Amino acid sequence: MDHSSPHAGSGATSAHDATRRALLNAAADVFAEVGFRQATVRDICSRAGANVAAVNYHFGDKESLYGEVLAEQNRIALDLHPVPTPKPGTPPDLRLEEFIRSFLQRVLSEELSARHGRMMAREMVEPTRALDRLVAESIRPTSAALFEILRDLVGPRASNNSLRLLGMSVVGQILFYCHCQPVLQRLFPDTPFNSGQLEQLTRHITDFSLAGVRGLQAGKVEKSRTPRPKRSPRRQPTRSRS
Amino acid sequence: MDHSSPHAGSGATSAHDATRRALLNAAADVFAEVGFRQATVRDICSRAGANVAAVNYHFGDKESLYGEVLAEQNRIALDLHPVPTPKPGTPPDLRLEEFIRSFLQRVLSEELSARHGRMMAREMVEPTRALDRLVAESIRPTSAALFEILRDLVGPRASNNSLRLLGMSVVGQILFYCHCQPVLQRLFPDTPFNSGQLEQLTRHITDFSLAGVRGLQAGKVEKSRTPRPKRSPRRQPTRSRS
DNA sequence: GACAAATTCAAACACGCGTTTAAAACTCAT
DNA sequence: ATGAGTTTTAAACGCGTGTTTGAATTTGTC
Repeated sequence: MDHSSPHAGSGATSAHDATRRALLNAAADVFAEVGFRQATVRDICSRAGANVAAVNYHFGDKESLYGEVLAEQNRIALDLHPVPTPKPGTPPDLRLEEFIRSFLQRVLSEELSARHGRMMAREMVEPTRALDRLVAESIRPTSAALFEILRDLVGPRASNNSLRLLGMSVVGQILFYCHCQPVLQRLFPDTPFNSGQLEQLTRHITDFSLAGVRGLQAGKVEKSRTPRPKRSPRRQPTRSRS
Repeated sequence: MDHSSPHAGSGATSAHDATRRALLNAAADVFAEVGFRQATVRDICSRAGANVAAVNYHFGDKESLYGEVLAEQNRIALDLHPVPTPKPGTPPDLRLEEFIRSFLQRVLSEELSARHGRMMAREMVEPTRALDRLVAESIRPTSAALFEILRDLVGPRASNNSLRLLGMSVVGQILFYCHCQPVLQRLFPDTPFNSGQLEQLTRHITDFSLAGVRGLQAGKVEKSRTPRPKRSPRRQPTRSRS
């Protein structure tokens, strides 16, 4: 009586689930292009050359399909460009560079059709229920790796809070190219910011961030007592000088 | 026969368009909360205490209402926290700080319910036809103001390309807090990154960016001939070539 | 107060969506 | 070849959507 629910496990049961694969591929394209809510299972099935009912038969419903697509794209991206695990002794600035490069590759690289990056961007701006899993499985470990690098970079005396701020400054620079592509195309129509510029972007963000981190560190050390020694003596939005 | 289309001009024709205002307010909330496509005119009208047909009567259709809401929120945000126009002679580092502060205020300040910031974020990740107007009226001028500051900061010899990269590094740090709020809440549940931390964020991003800009500048001057002198002797992302 | 115009209202329309259904087609060990 | 189990199919269901409609109501002016 039980249909043994063909859409339960994720184990590749046998050979003839070509439809399943076609659906996952088509769905990845559609979800990356228009997002979860705007995507239609009719479009997905049509691109996969399958019947409208295929999604429900193979995955249960649209949301489960989305969850599997998100997880798979995440796995593929991390597989192709893993968060680096450098050999012990690698200086932190090199490790930061490799962290930034792999991050950019994951979200922008067009061998992945930037599917992972676009889906992540959407998931951040208007989350679905899949975000929690994404945070747990991908974002949190990545963030931990970055904090480790930053701690080595600024020393063990840095507060958690300032470490977080540094991390956001690095990640913000990276994600910008992933979140703001439509605006960038309109602002600078003749200057693409895509995977072709990946190496240039890596170098820029690395250099900028290293300089930023070291500059802040120097400022901290230089004047650790007074709250805000340099410029703008009193915090007053419209005001005088140093 | 012609209804003289009451939704043509935007001039406040008389007093009793209270419905119009209520719709604009409710719509701003709804669009900011769930985005254009996910918003329903039934929800908007219900919150405004109006009939379902009110949107079509007063604005023509949902998309036109969205356009007016976007433009109005943009106007309000710029009105409350304008892009600073400092008096001549203000040193560029101070001007950068004020630019960053006003930007953060526009996008995060909760006197605006962060409506402008959330709508902008959505518009960037999945644009509607309203984005072109937004770029022309708001984003491009803001971007121009930033480039002016940056050029004063790094000197006139900087290439347009490197200036752009610097600008993105600054803006990326700012927009991060606007784009990634849901992730931040999950990563650091006990540490809010909202308008309460605005001044701290302003200081951090300013200091980080100034250090980044100056660091890059120093690097450029120091070794202007060899393409990549410092660390990482050979650029090797795992794969070959350019 | 009367009248024309502007505005509101309940109801309905047309359509696209995710999902269900039951029959048909296919697969494959026996 | 057969028949049970699996997969595909066409059709339909139920619902929510933006929008339209035509009558009722309100408003402004004389």
